[in-house]
Amino acid sequence: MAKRGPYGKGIERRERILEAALHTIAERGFLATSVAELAEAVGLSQSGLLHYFGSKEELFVAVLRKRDEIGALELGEPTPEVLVRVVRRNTQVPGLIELFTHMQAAAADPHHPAHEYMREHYERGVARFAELLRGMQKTGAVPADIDPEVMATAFMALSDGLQSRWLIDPSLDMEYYLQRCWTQFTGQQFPGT
Amino acid sequence: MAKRGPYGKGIERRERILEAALHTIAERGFLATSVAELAEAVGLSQSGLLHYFGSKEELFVAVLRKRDEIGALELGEPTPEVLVRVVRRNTQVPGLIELFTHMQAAAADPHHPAHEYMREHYERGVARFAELLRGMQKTGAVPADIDPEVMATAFMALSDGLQSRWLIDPSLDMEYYLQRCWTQFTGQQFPGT
DNA sequence: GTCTATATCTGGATAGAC
DNA sequence: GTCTATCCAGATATAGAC
Repeated sequence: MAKRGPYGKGIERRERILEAALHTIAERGFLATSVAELAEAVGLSQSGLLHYFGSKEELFVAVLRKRDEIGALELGEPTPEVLVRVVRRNTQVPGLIELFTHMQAAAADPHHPAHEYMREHYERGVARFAELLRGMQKTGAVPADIDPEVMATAFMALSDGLQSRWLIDPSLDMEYYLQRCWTQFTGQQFPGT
Repeated sequence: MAKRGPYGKGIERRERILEAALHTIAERGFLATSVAELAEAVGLSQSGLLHYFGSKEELFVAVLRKRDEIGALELGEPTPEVLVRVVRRNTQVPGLIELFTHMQAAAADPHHPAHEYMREHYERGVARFAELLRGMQKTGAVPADIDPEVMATAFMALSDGLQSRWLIDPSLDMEYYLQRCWTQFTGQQFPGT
């Protein structure tokens, strides 16, 4: 994916900015992170940083996209345990969940850059998860009478809700609830348990 | 609950401010509402309003508490359909869901006034819902092998997640998902269907 | 492209008079 | 308790040097 010629350098730079921002936000949290701090972390001035993203909100949305991109690579092929792995990974970086939750709230405004992102995020997420479920139905790991789209939508909403609450009360064991719900929902043991 | 003597007037006033704020936020949304506008709606100056609540954030949390209070009166005795009734009522006032979602995100900070509110909100909500489920288990409307606390926690998270997503995509039919999940989870028809 | 510097705007917070 | 007036922080925009 390396670029040549014009813009190549700018694109590289942009990527490095996003990685640094990801790191900073993961570490210090969203609320405690201003554009000026992100700029400092990557060795740019505030206006220098904004040159690449136009606005703070667009920068944050770009960070979310970058995180999805990295996450997709890390997680590899979709398997049943992806659900739990995603949650487990997320609990390592509360700052990013915080970012996501704030952007989710901000996305209610159709003109906010996070709006489009969130729509894509859910569409993609439900489609992938439903596909996984369909595969599992073929092997009997999930009952055939379950509607994959309904279950996928429900579990994404459930994960979101658990994450928001976990941010407020970190003693909440998200994995536990996810697995219990899976079992109850499908009537089958959670795969890999 | 009418008060006499000192402070009575102030408390009355505070209540009227909250009702007005509830109305304004429900109508125009959270993002579009500044303290100055809330003050105007109730015929006060900005600083006059802040005198009662100290800060914008505390005012918003007070609005949330007021809404819970009114909601509790409206909904009356807890019955199974409360779940759906709450959701149905909330879709009438997207501005308040927006407020809730923003406060939920802000509550990640332990020093934010919404933090304590949210903890109480969930504790109370789960306790009530679990109590309702226990009652239903006695009549057989819910299988006895379900852990009421787990199911209550899961359904609150599910509702939150669906609401956040509905704000972004209002075509999402929250009632439908809630009912499907209830059926799948309990193996019983949703009460009143 | 990227910097420094500055101007402007908005919204929330605060001080002190009445 | 309420107002007026002021202040301050943060975001954005722009000018112009390098």
